[in-house]
Amino acid sequence: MAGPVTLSDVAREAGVSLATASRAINGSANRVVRADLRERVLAAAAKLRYSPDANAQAMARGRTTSIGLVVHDIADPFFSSIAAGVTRAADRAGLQVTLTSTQHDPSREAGLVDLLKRQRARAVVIAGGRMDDEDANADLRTALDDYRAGGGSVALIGQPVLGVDTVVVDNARGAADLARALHGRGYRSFAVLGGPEQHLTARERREAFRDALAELGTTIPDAWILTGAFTHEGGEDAMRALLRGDDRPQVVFAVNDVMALGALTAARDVGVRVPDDIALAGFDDISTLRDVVPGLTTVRVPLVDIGIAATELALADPSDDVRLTHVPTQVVLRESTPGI
Amino acid sequence: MAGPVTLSDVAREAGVSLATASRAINGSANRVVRADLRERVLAAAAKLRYSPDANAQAMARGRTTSIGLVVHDIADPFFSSIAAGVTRAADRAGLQVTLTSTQHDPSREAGLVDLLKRQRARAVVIAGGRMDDEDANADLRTALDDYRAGGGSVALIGQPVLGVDTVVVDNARGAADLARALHGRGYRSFAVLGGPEQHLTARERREAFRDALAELGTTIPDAWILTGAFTHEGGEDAMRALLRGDDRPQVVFAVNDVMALGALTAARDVGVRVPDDIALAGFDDISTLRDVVPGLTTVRVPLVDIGIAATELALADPSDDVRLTHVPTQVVLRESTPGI
DNA sequence: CTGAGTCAGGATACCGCTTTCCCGAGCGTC
DNA sequence: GACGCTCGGGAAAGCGGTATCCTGACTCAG
Repeated sequence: MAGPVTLSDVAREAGVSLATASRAINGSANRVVRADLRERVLAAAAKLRYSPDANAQAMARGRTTSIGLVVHDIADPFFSSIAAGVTRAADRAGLQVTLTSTQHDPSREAGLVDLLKRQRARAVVIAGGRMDDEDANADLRTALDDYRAGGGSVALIGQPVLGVDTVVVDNARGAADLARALHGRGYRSFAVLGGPEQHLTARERREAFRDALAELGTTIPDAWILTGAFTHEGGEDAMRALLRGDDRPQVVFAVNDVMALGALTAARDVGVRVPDDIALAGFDDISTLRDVVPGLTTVRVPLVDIGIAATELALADPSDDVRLTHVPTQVVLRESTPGI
Repeated sequence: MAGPVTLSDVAREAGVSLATASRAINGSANRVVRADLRERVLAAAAKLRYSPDANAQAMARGRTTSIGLVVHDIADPFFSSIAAGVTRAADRAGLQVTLTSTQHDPSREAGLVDLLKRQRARAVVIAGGRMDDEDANADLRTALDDYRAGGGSVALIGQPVLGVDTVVVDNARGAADLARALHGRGYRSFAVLGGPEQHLTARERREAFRDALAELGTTIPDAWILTGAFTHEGGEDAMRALLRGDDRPQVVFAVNDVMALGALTAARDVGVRVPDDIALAGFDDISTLRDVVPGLTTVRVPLVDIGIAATELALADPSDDVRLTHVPTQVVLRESTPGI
């Protein structure tokens, strides 16, 4: 694999010892190499097109330059935006990011963390909300403990349920704000496409939305709080089910944008127009969707910044207590909820 | 970084030699470990929660288990879809993917390849079309030659201009098909938001579209072939410029979906409705956009499959001649071009 | 009963680098 | 002018594994 040119080759070419070559190229701490020797070494390295073996360096130094990222699906704009933040922050810190994906299976997270532990990744960032599934969480927790015992550090994006540093999205606040904003636009009957029962992010959004409305005196009937997958298809199915009913709410709140999009498809399929026949809101403010027509009312979550924040958290000096970075959300009203 | 538990610890715990422990855990080739010993070793490993150091293994074995991916922007759905394909294929092959991003600066590609070379990545996949920029291409070419001299293999996604295995998207065919389809729907005056002058993918789409129309007897005036960035903003700016003119085409073809979206924004800003006032088509069929309203006419490019194909190409046995994998594209007509 | 083969463990030589540790050389000092 | 320093180069010891080589125990055949 190595273009057989090693540091020894460079040293020989330059007529110096291996140690000197290493010091010249790396600029070792508290050790100076005479200028002419350094020149010779650098010249030799350039001539031979030497490139240090990062694995060997990692091994010798006892630490790598890579950070791991765990997502559920990199093609999902939610995760890819976070990934953009992570790569940017890693880049700034001179690190590489190893991308791993569960392919939508949360139970694989623990295995991926183990994998990243083998790589001795310096830090790992786990994106995507937690589930209320003690088994899976327990697995992940041991994997993480294990990883941290080995000197790695971790940052989570989602709910602070694993005892590690976490970037917490203020889902409840966002959902409540959205509820109030919609109420303010005159809507009085609501349905929620609520995602998976156990999905904590979905749950937070769902419940905060309902509670905020309740405070305003508007109750969402249980039948209009639907569960389903956190995906496009999940939104589509739930919307279809909803529209099969005799009655119909004025607004549908899908707990994420991708689901909202699925809902849009379902509505269109059965000839229900958005927003004329029914209004629709999502959550996340996926940037690719910002300019679609009708503009989707949603709650902005600064995903790229979250990726950056998580990376910085993971890279920060280890601390004894669990650190939480809260990120605010912001309601964005668009044409999909024009009001009554 | 290492949870100090090493293979030696396991060997000691199990009361066997380092070599035996290694063989028991790895199942070395043409070498058998007696069953009871292997059990002992495995038990010791489990007890100590041993996890092999991938770096050390890579070093000893002389090859890593990582493959590199170079994208321009992972948040762009074009690249994230490809990345999904790459991770999937890598996963199947038991490899990890190291994600690197140029952050939109093509001249950084060469540097990223160098970086991946240091990591001794087994293969690298470079996503995103080439530019007609001999300097940048030359840099990249030397970086790649260098990398391959070191035993790595490479696959490119885009134009086969670098003398390496390439997954070639049939842009010209797709654009021509689109042109014919639109002509078939009765449109006779066209404008093209053509992306960067030197961007080969943009150029292929632009020129094939124009040429196909020419064959049908419809000429696009030069003033209506606009250049600009390959981004949302690029599409927006170009569309704005276009709409400032006195005259207006019946259809606007943006050479990718993200630009088309930008164009949509621009149109909406100045009060021009799509498709009532002007029709719009894109290219790529970004999956997140499949259900937006109005549905965007576009050309489907199987991005995930392309990522898979590129990975497989990069991982295939090295061959002397340059291999090209052609992937077809398919026109998808939607409401944004209802026809005249 | 002996010599030629297996067979499977253990010792050990790397892999490519970083980082002690050791040392000789040049220097300032009283 | 001998002594204690600092300075910088080189030898060598790892880092955590893998793979080669060696060796003793057994098997099997003549």
